[in-house]
Amino acid sequence: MNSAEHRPEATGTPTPASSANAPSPLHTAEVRHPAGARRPLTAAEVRRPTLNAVAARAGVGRGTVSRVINGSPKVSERSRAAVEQAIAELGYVPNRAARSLVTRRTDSVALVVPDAETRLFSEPYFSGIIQGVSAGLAGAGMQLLLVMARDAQEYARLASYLSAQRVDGVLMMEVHRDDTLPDRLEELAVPTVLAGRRSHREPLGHVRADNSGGARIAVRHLLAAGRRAIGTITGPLDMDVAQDRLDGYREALRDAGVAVADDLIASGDFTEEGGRAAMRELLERRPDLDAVFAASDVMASGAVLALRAAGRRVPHDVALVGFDDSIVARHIDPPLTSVRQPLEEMGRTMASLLLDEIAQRGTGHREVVLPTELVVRESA
Amino acid sequence: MNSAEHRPEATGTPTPASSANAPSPLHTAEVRHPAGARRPLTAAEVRRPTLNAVAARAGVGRGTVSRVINGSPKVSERSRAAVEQAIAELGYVPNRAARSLVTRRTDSVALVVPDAETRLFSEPYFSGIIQGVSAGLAGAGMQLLLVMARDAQEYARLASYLSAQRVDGVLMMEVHRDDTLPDRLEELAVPTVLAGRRSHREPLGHVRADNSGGARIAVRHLLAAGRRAIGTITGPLDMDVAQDRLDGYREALRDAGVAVADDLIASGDFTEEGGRAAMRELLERRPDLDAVFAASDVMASGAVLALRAAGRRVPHDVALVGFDDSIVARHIDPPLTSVRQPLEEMGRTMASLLLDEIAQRGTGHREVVLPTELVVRESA
DNA sequence: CGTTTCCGTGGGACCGCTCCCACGCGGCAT
DNA sequence: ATGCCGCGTGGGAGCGGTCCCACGGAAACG
Repeated sequence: MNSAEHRPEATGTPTPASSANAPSPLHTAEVRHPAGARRPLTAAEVRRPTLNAVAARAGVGRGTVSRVINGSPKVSERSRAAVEQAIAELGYVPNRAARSLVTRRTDSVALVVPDAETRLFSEPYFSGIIQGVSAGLAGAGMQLLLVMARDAQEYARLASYLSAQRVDGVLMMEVHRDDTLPDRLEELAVPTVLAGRRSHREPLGHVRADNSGGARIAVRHLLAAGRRAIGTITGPLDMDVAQDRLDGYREALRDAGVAVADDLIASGDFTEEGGRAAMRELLERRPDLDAVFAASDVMASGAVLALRAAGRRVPHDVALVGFDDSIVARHIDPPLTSVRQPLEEMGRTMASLLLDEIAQRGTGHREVVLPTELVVRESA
Repeated sequence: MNSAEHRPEATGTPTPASSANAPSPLHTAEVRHPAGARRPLTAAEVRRPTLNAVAARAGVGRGTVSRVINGSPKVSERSRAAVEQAIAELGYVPNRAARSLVTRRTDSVALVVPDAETRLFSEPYFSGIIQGVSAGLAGAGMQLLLVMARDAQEYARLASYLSAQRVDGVLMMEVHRDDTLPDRLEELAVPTVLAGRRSHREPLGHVRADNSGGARIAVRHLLAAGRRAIGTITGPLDMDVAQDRLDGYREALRDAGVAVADDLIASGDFTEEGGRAAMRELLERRPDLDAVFAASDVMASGAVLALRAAGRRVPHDVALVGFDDSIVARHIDPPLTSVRQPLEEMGRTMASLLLDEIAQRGTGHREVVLPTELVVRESA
């Protein structure tokens, strides 16, 4: 646990292991009052006030205080005022653990992030969803627990962990086709909502962007520009997002009466390097290639490198469309046309689906599909 | 709370408000056994086993079970084995709330993120630190609570919220000079560790990158390339990071015997637009400008736009160095030379400092400075 | 062989809340 | 006056752990 040792300074600044303001030896909790010097609080005072203390001060019973706190209507105006004043005077805040113990609710939900997916971290995807989730949860007074599974073993332990009345519900960020954690959570009757689905018949509630629709508008945009030899770089096909985007690509071509050739499809893995490799492959297989739809911006950025290496200009020789409208899309050269998905709204929607499921189990799981839109820039 | 309504589809896919697999009306928690059909569990069975149940099954007292769970050495091998078997058979997992209630520890810490700082989200900064924090916490069996304050009012409420024995400690992501939340947490005796410091005499424990050192190597690099009219685009100077980076810039110039001119310093706000505006200003003030150190990559990306608009080539006319080595640095045109800070390690260190402080208060707050390094690319 | 020491153990007393039952009391019908 | 209703209320009984004290039996001592 002593991993906080100080590292050698590569940049020259001396690194003082300084402990600024060493506190007095005993370091009893001491409150600095703005009004001036005061005696330190005694242990009893430092101890946060309990509901009992509030009741005593307000001259009512515990039950009444509890009712006031929980907004019960069966409290006289007089008592309510007295209790509220006492609460304010004492700075009382209810003890969550005590409440949880009896209510069997924790008022918190877990957001599970498979840590292996480092790709998540290089994009606004993760942050955008979290922001939405947090916003959606805040209104309901729910806390957000961030749970990262570093490896498969840890991931496997998660089910019992999450079901041990630690959280009222679970949100999952990225699910692969064969992921069984969601099933186990369902068995254990833990309300769960997924970002994306595992397959077309996802039994659990989930929220996703209209991936195939997004892919369709992307490809349609390329077709409208007169491109005909349109390739695609897919994500890992064991993920439904990737499959859906590929489907959308196919549909758009079919709708336009353009044949779908297998050698125009190369698979990547949502990484930059994967995108680069896939692009090289496409160029090799189809020298006549004049456009590419990449299933993610990061892969598109890799593709740009491969194109540049091959001496192809974007968009003149090969037009390019990405997916995600992430920050790289704006800064890549040339700026990337990309399909935007409403991340924050996805997060917010996940939160609200989960809250519904927690509130009244058995409503049935729902799926929500949010629209995507094409952000046109210079690459296509 | 019914904000999960379905939005009109912009992309054409019909959005079925489908509720897949509508459950049976009662929907009592039902466990699907792989071995075949089974009767639904009764309420009593669904209720998770308690420590008492484990004790009964193992034929020992509650105390003994508790000792086994907490790894006390004062348990005979026989009892320990019996208890462990009972735990496994029942799938027992301790109830956190019950434990918290008596131990007055929650085994969880909060990570406070001022939501206003959306800039955080467009960069790996946030993700990198979180990843480190999570890794550092996981070993100690601590949970990570993500707390976002959406506005000033919410932020103000945070102190009492965080001190209400909800968490054992607090990590704060971004602190401005005048932020008083850390002080209030200290008053309330809540262990706290900051990412970055508010000023040079930060009383609280904190972890930061060697910002001034990083700025120095950046500027030194520009000097070594023969540049002399070196400008800088600073961050908001009410943040210590920004001030430190500016200090480093000044020091490097002074060390090299180059005069520091005020008209070579323009302030940005860590945003792309701010970087663009600052760059325009610099170009106007100093037509002879031949290099710029931007205190963040995002601002550097804005600067590139302004330079391009002004017809200046990078790095030929004006060399550019950024800070953060974020994903945009790699993808910008030209690829940006930038100062890298060890985000994950910063997060891990924050976690371990906090754990120390929780374990033994009064050790004194510590500061840890982690080294930065220059990643040289084409922009300088 | 009695006495002390020590180790492993069982179980009572809480932790701070919610739930719920019983009770007092004023108002209304009888 | 007597009964009944219903509202607001107080407080007992847990929720599921940990802590700690007291206790029995084996080992070590005189």
